[in-house]
Amino acid sequence: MLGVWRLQLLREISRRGSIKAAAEAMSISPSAVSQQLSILEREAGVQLLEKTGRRVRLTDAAQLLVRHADTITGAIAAAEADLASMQQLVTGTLRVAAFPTAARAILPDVMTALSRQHPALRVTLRDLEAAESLTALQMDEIDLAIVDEYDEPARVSDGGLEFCEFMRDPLYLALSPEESSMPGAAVRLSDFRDAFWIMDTEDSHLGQVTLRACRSSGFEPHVRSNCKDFSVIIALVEAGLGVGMLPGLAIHDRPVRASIHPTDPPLARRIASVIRPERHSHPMIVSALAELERFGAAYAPPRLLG
Amino acid sequence: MLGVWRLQLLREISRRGSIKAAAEAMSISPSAVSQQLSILEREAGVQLLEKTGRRVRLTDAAQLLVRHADTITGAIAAAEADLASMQQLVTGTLRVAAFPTAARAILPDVMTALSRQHPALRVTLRDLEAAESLTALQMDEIDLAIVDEYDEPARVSDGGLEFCEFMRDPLYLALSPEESSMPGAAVRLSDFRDAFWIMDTEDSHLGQVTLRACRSSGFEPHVRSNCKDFSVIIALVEAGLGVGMLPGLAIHDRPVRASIHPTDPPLARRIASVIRPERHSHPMIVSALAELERFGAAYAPPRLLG
DNA sequence: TCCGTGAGCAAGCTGAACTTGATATGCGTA
DNA sequence: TACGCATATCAAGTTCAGCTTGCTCACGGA
Repeated sequence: MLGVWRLQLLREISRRGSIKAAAEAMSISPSAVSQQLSILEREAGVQLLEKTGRRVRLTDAAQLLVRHADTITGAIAAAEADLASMQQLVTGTLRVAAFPTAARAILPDVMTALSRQHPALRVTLRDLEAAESLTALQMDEIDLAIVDEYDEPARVSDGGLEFCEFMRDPLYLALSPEESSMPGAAVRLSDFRDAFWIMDTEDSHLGQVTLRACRSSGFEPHVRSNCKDFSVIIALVEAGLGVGMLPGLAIHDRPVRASIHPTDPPLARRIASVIRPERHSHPMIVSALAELERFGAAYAPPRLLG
Repeated sequence: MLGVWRLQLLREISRRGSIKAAAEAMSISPSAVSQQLSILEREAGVQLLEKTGRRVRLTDAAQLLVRHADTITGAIAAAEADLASMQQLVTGTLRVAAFPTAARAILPDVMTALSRQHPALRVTLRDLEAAESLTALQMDEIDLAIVDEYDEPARVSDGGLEFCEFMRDPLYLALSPEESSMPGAAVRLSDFRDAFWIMDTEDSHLGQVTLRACRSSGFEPHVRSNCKDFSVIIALVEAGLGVGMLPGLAIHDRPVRASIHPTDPPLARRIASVIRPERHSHPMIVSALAELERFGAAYAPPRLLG
């Protein structure tokens, strides 16, 4: 019978693209992987790897096997999740990745709540941009990804992953304190057609959305600077150098001197949790998602300082 | 991670009901099974077996695991089948069980054809009644079952098995040569309301069907004897001791002195192949089923000797 | 041409999983 | 009640799958 361990090694080679990388991922020596794969070739009766340069490529048969290996591994994971959910045991290590703002504004709360409720649970956090965390999830390097989405309606499932939007984060226009007449009042973007704009980087989602919103309000913004870090944007706005869009989480629980205004029409980004579907009922995942939901429900738009 | 081998041992205990039986099925010592299961309990973190008398019973958690083990094993088998079908290799051992008449009348042809086409294929045959061969199939003791069905329309799937009717076998009324006026002509059962009947055993399907057919023709047959073996029935009929129903296969390619008549309305049993669905595309299975279909298509009603 | 990098082979080591033989316990029976 | 049989389990020893280490080979970039 086909060895499951060998199949998983093949799977890892397919994911990472080389024997060496697969070996590192499984924390064994490259030689061991190579040996296991030649055994797997004997078991399967087909050639699975072919050399291409100094690396290896998967044959068609191997890719077929990888798909099967995925379902087999998924089935085993499902069994484990079922088992854990049956005994209601929240144990183990939950590996979370979140985009930087969430990592700062959401996760501290959630992580402390989780470890208070479940002392046996270890939570680790990495900050990754949405796209990165999705690939990390598929690589099985993390268990839970927190991603932000600006554009289309929430995907229920993408690349075999399970999305769940647990909060919306409004986007605000930040003005310098002097510039603001009615602190906290909603403003039209078109009123700022002549202002200088402090933008997120152009390749970022927020930058794109801002640009698009301005254009659909009928003007092309005068961009004074593109900065990746929200705190830089805040500083520039506070210094009176221009106006800028900021997501609520960026100013959540952090007093700013800038004047914060909702837009009319309102803009928001969606914030979602992403998991592997076979872990859906794992108690570790269940309680983490519940805690995120709780955070999302309790999340009030930031205090609007004048 | 849960060990797949251990899960399969648990599965086998669930099927066979005791550690000893599971050990025999996997051809290892009972002690090894016991040890593996205590390891599996550690891995799962739950008690899986509880002693009941001198045997063991599966806990709820264990039964949950067995279901998962089934899907995992199925996935592995599917991978192997896919692999084999990809390389079009008809190799290995095909374990067939068939009911006795089929084992005599169908399988010799089919087996010789198969081993002529695929010299690397080994075919083993057991004769089992339909019900027995289905449980054997579920126990994974055989790969292919040939069953006969008298009553309801062909089941597409039952107990997770895949049925495929590949031929119908007409039922004939056998008369003593003297008794017959028009050899080979269809007869009405009601014309034999006063005859003595040589029946299959009452608990057999054929016996049931015969009895029912007589009753729906409006009479209760005078049963002279109940015999399990068709050749005994033939002998009794030829001796002029009564009339009897016989399936076509029982007299196929074997000249009988008895006079054989189709019935009006015609009666028939259905003959089906049964496999495990995950093996559906295994080339061994594919070619065996094809060969059965071929036999079914070529199967002519037996020569009707006057 | 040289050097770094990745795959694969050979030899030896470790531990998982098996066997054998002994022990405990439930069940039927003399 | 005592005995024998059947089943599970424990303890100790054995085997071999799968790992590591150290080497070789082949490719590709400086």
